[in-house]
Amino acid sequence: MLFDVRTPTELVDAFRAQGLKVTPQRQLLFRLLHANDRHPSADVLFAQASEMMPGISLRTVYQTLTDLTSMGELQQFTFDAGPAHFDPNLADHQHAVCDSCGAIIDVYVDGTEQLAIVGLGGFRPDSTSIVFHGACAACAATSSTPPSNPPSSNGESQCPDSTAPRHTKI
Amino acid sequence: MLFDVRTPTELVDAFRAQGLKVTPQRQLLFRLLHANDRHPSADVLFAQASEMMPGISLRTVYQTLTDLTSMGELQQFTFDAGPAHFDPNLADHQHAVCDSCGAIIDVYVDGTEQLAIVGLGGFRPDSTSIVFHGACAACAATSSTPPSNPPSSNGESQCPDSTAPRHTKI
DNA sequence: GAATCAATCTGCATGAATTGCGAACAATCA
DNA sequence: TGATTGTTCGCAATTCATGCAGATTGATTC
Repeated sequence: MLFDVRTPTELVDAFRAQGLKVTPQRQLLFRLLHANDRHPSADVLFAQASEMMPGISLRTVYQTLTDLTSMGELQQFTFDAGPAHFDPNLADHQHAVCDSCGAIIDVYVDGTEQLAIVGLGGFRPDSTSIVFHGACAACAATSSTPPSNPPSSNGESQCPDSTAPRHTKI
Repeated sequence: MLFDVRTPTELVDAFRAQGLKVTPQRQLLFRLLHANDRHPSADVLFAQASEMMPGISLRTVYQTLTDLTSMGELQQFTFDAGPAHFDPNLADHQHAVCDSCGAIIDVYVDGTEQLAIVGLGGFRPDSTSIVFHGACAACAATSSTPPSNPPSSNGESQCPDSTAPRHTKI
């Protein structure tokens, strides 16, 4: 299973199962998350949500993302000092970050258990997170003339082709 | 070479070589960094520096750390949403983070080139950073009764034994 | 040793990202 | 429909980090 994303309906059920209410704001965020495989940050989601529902509060976006994360329906991570990114893909996976455009893609790594680790000295690891830095396909192709959208831009990078329909549990 | 840390004298020379001035504040920070293998954050270093040199500015600590990082004499990284940590160990290495006490230890990983990666789709990785999460030796030993110092405490964790003398370029 | 110049230090303001809080509001259930 | 309880929203506060300007001080030259 390379891709394991909850549908909005599943998230509604999960919220109800916990005695939490299903508000229009939450439903909108469920849909936005399901339709977005670019690991959006809170303010990117807020911008998208604001277009669909003017007046929605950034506070509500944070609240919902925090709820989903603590329910295990979302993974949260940060790169360097930037904002938190949210990943609806619950499959065991790692990330590759493009140093040119900031694109984040999901990758699946096999063999982490076979890594030779020196210096643990009694440390008992129970999870491994790996980040590959480099150039995404689009930026690698134009590496002589890097694209104009910087990694720290407020919007989302356009490098990975995400126009394909979103599937669940491939 | 498992451990490659510049001595304060080497850092002084490096600064002079760049036409930068060697001030008492910088010399103090060089010494503190060399004596500390716990990946301190800026405010931890500021607290230590303030004891030795009351009146030193947090701004100066940030400035010096930034300078050292851009000169390549220091590595900077962040875990989750916390503050930046600074690592004087320039050897190629990775980190293990204790989820109980927040201790960060250096580990050396072999075989990352042999990892099977699915989903790169044209992404060209040029560096790999790995973080192991788990329990350090001290916390693993007392896992039934976790220690009282939380990961987010302002001071530094006391788990790894760093009372041993600091060596350079082992 | 004194003069000079430029880099540095410090304190404060600012900024980004996130969280705390309380009043108004609304989803849910009886 | 009404009551209850969780939510939303706006604003203040927090944390970590950086920008700025004036005072200071290394480093070099004389």
